[in-house]
Amino acid sequence: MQDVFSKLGPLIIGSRLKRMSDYIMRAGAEFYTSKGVDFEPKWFPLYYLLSHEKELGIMDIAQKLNISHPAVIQLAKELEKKGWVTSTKSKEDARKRLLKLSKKGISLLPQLQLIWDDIREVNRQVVDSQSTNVLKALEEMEVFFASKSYTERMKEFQDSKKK
Amino acid sequence: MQDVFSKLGPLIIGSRLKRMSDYIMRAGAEFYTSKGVDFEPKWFPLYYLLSHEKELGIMDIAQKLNISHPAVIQLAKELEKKGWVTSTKSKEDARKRLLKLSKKGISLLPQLQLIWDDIREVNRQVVDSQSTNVLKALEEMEVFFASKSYTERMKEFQDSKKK
DNA sequence: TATATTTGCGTAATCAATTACGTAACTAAT
DNA sequence: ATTAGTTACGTAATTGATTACGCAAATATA
Repeated sequence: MQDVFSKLGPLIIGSRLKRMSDYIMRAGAEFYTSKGVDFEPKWFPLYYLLSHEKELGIMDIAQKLNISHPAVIQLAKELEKKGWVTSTKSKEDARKRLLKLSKKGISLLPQLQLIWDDIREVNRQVVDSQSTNVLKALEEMEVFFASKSYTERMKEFQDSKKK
Repeated sequence: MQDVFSKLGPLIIGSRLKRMSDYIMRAGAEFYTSKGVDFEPKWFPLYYLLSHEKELGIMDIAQKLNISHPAVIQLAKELEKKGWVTSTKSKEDARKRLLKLSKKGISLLPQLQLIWDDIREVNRQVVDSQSTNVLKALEEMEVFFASKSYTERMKEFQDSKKK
C-alpha cells in the first residue's frame, strides 16, 4: 500500500500485520524449497510442538497452537502421509487420538534444525536492525489484549462517548 | 501459543504477526456487526481506496493494495452487488474496467467514517499503551525488506556461512 | 504492416483455514 | 443407574485468497 494508506495509521494495524506476515511466510516457503527440503512452513508449529512433547491429543494441540481442531486434523493427516507423525488411541480416554512424531519424523529433526537455525538467524538480523523491536511490540499487544479484549475495549470506548 | 514457543523468538515472527492480525481483523468484523452495519473488514482497503480516487483499473488497485487481481475482482463483485461500486470500460484502453464508488457508496461514507473513527481510536489506545510501537516496528521492517528482500538476505547469509 | 510480446482482465482450480454439525465417550447430577 | 451435559474428534460446507490459464487489446519490433 502507498500514500493513501500512510495517513491511516492505527486504523489498519490489522491489515499491515497481515501483509508483513504473509510476506515472511512466503519467503520461508521459498527457503525450504531452495534447500531441497520437502517441508512447508504451515507444518512448523505442529511439528515443532510434537518434537517437544511425547504425545498430545488433537484438542490440546489446537489450544496450544491457537488454531481450530479441524486444522490440526488436516495438518496431522498431511504429516502422517509423509510418515513423520503417527497416532494412537488413548487408553485413559477412548475419545482421544494421540499424535506423536514417528521415528522417521524424529530422524528428520536434525536436518530441519539447521534450516530453522538459518531462519532464526535472518529473523534476528531483522530484529537487531530495529530501533523498535517488533517482537517486543507484539508481546506488548498480546499482554494488552489478554488483560482486556479488543471487543471489550471497543464497548467501553462506546460507552464512554455516550456520557 | 505458550511455553514451548516463547523460546523460539525470532524463528516465528511470521506466525506471531499472523496470529495478531487474525485477532484484530476478527474483532473488527464483530464491531461492524455490533453497530448493525453490513460491512466487512476485508472490504475496507478497496472501499477506502476508491473513496480517495475517482476511478481505478483492476490491476492498479491490485498493486496499490498488494493483493492479487482476482482478489480485487472478487471484492469488486461483492461491492457491486451491494450497489456501492460501479464499473465502466475505459475509453483510452479497451482492456481496462474502471471501478468507482456509486452514489449509494458515497452516501454510505459518513456512517462508515464514524465507525472507522472508533476503530482508529481503540487502535490508538493500543499504540499509546506501548513502550515499543508496533506501527513503527512494522514500518522499520518494511523499509528493511524494501532495501533487500528476505530471500536475498537468506541467500547472503548462506553464502557467508560457506566461507 | 505483420508479427511477437506484454498487459489487463476474467474464470477455474486449488489451498489453508474456518464454522457448523454430528457422533461417541466421558462426567456430573439426581 | 439414568439422564443431561460436556468434551474429543471427524466430516462437510464455506470463506478468502492464491496460482494457473486463456483471451483480447495494446505496444514494440522486424
